[in-house]
Amino acid sequence: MSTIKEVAKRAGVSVGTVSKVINNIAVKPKTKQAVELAIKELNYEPNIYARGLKVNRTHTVALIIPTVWNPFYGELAFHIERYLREKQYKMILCNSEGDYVTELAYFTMAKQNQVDGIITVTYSDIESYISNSIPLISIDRFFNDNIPYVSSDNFSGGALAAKHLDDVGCQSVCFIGHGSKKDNATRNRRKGFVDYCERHQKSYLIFDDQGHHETFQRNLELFLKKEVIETSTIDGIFAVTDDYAFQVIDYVTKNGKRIPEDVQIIGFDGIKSSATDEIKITTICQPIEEIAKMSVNGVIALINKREVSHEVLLPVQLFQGKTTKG
Amino acid sequence: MSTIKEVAKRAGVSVGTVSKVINNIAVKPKTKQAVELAIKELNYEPNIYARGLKVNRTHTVALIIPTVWNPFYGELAFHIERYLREKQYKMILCNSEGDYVTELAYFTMAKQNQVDGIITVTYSDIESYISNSIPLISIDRFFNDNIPYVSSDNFSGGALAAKHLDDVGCQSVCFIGHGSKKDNATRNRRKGFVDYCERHQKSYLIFDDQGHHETFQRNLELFLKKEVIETSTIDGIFAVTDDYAFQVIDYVTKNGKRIPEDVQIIGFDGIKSSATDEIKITTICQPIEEIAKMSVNGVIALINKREVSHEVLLPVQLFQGKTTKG
DNA sequence: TTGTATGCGTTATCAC
DNA sequence: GTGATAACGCATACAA
Repeated sequence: MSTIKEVAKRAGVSVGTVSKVINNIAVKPKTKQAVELAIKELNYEPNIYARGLKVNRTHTVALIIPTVWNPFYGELAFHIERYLREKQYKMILCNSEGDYVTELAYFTMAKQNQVDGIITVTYSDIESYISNSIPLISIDRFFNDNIPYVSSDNFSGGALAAKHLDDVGCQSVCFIGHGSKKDNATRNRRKGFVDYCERHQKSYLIFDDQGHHETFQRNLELFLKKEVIETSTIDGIFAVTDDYAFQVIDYVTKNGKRIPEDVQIIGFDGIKSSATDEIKITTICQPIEEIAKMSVNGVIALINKREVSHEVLLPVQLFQGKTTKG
Repeated sequence: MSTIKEVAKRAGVSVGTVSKVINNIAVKPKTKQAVELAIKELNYEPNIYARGLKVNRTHTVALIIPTVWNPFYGELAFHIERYLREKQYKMILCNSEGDYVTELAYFTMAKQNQVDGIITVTYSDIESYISNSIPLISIDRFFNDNIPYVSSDNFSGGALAAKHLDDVGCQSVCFIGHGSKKDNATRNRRKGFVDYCERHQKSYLIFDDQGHHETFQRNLELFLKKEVIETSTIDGIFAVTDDYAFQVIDYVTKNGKRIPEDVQIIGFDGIKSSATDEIKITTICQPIEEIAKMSVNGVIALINKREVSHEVLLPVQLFQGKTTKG
């Protein structure tokens, strides 16, 4: 590994001049040529640490998500990395797996100047650990007025889902969620759904179980059995995410119900398992790429001490699939 | 941000002593206490650049994959990140999107000491750009004897797929692949498949179109139409990845064929779109987590100048789903 | 326009 | 066991 000194010696100039060439500061064309030649000959690469020690920038952003092994976060991570790369930033990926100790480790990293900023989707209460000196963008979750966040318009999305079920003729609808005490995305979807139903005097049910995986699963099936399979009380279902929609579809079709003839289902997210995949159900699509873009723009703005709007709410869109009578 | 100097002053010791405490080098218990107190009081975090400048280690590994937005690579990335984190390494993620310029940028990064090592799944010819001074592990692809690689036993997997189709009673089978000139994973699956068929005198067909997305798609459908829909020449299909298996399933069911009654299908990979998802078809499962583990172990061994076996071949397993008569 | 010198925060090598 | 100090490679202010 050659250093700037060696380059300087070979080019017959001083280290200062070499540094100037590297950083694109005006230099006589001839010297510039000589330096560039020497750089090439020596296969020189600036040492990132030495530079970082001076300028305190890594051009690296950390993305903290529950897990990248999931169509939604996978797509999000994909787009965020792409936008960051476009802006010459690298992305460190952290799968927090919902563990807030892991998340904290990354905030510490940020303090060590290992990363210039953080983009995070978190459901834990990290508020007290966030020094506001760290450029941080939150996705889908409101913390406080100091932390900018970008999110889909979940409230409108929930309302839109309710409206769609209404439009396609459902008489009695229900919301299916996995419970959350935080004021986060899914909460707002529920709120929007309820809001529409009350405004339009639709009768609705809420299933929002907070149990862990197995408990939730069991309770959900009991609920569906009672309200859909045995009594047909419900003919329209809004699942708070596509994942849950798939679960519901699985269960009710296995139990003899036809979709959309007997019961219509709409999800939320618009997930595709890869870029070439297709959306499989009627759903409310989140503008994932746009979320990625705004998050990246936001964190870079913060890094550069520019003003950032505290809240970015992105519009969602109905995708008409075959799980409702469109 | 406080520095080691400030800590030293507050603790009434020298910077050298503080450094010792930080790096767990023997120090009198009393001084250690004093230093630790000062560290806490000042909320001190070592600056990673300064340290890096000295020791030339980032504890960061780059993972280069085509795209994380895909169940297979998503799962792989998830596990790799987890194992790296376990070993106190951070992971920089790069979605190369098959673009080799992007890949090269990351090799340059490695040269700049930005990352200690690289784990890569690549289908481009990066050989000439790889200085063997960079700790590098290749997944699924053999380059040369200097670059260690870890991979599923794709050859055996291909043979196993053929054997399974044979076992469940298929008379005439076919391989469906997306062509590849490189000696990579899918190639070996094909070889294993062919090998079994020839050894056992099974009649087989090969569809291994190299066209781009749309061309491939069109040709595949023409092939299926001719061999499966119209003539029923083929009653057993081995798709080189689960993705293609899904495409095949989609097309043939839409055209009136029943699976597995009319035609049996086996895929390769064993993908699940998330940790809680289930495998949907009969397939040859790759030990993705094991691949991740071995890659991480490998790259860390290389970083520490330890010996690494040049080839790690991991066993695959048949998963019996509903797309073959198991 | 170019060269010189200083310092970034840490680790490591010496003395003590 | 501890303290002083050189060195890591670079950017930059300032001098020339």
